[in-house]
Amino acid sequence: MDAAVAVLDEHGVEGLTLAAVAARTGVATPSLYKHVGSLAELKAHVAVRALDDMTERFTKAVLGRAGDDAVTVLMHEYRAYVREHPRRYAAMSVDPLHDPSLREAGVRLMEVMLATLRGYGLEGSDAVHATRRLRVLVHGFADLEARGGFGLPEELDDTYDQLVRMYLDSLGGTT
Amino acid sequence: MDAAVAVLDEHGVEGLTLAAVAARTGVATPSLYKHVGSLAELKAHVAVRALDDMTERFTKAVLGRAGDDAVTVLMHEYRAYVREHPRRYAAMSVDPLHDPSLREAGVRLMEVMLATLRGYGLEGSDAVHATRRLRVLVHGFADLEARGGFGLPEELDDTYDQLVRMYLDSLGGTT
DNA sequence: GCGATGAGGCTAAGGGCATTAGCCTCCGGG
DNA sequence: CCCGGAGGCTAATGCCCTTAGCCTCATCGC
Repeated sequence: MDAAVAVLDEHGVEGLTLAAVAARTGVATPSLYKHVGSLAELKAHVAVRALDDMTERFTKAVLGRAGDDAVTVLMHEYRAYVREHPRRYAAMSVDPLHDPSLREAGVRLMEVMLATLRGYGLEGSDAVHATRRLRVLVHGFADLEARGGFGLPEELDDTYDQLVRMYLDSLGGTT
Repeated sequence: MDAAVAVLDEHGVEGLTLAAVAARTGVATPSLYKHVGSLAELKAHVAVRALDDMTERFTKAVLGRAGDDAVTVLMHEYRAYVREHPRRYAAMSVDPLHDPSLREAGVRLMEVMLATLRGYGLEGSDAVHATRRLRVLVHGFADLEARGGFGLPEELDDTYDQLVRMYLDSLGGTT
């Protein structure tokens, strides 16, 4: 599993192949089937691990903070994670959430976001919408940045700051 | 090329294979190499075509409109396109913009967005930032929706409306 | 009218990869 | 002492991309 993540980080999602993992671990390819059911399952496991990594990291970052401060930190941590592991993030996004375990990991991550928004007094569907808006922002930016979708890298920090401010404004307005 | 798009729409990006295109067009697989250099090149062509489709469609939709009206229509058209051709959109996003032609098509699409923002009096880097924010929003939402990243489909329209309003607020405020 | 030429097809073949089947070994508990 | 399973291995199959080499037929220059 560790080897799989390493291969992914080095060669991207298309390079994440059972043959490559086998080579790195020094076993024959078919031997991997004693540990994992298929290539698809391996990818799902890797995605779950990455998702949980993010969840843990964001949880720590947000602990002891609240309101705009917490949201700002969360958004910056999200971007930081994706910059550190761009291929991992890209691989994560590839598969629709077929896998139930993957879906669960996604829910865990979302709950951190939802909790971060506690304190804004959002109830029911308002909270859902706010969380979705947040996901859209951080994922949209991270995805574009990770695959080099922005032309000039300069000033990207400014763009991100504007996104953070835009989101905060959408939350409370006067808060 | 038409066949390639059809295969993509039906079977997704993983099903877009030279063998499948060959079968659909009724020729042997190697014959395709008389028309396209490689599978990667085929995918790039398809992506360019889709990108240009979007550009054309959005251009038409925005013609004769300005300000918040134009932006709102553009955002809704973007979402509509992705809903109509989710696999196509997913395939488009996969490849980093290695291909120069793909990059050009992307620039064309971005220019429509940029032009739509004309009238807000944005100069230089302000315009760049505003365009980027717009891309982040529409791509983030579309990508999540296309791959089923949202839990419950209900109320998604409301979420999108909020995103549109949030973006408009970030543009002018009082406009 | 006619011959060259090139576009577009084909078969054969090779290499990479995932996956399955069947076998072997070695270790740990009855 | 035995035996059962975890974890490896080789062999083999099938799909796919890709290359090489050959064929045909329309079209264009002469």
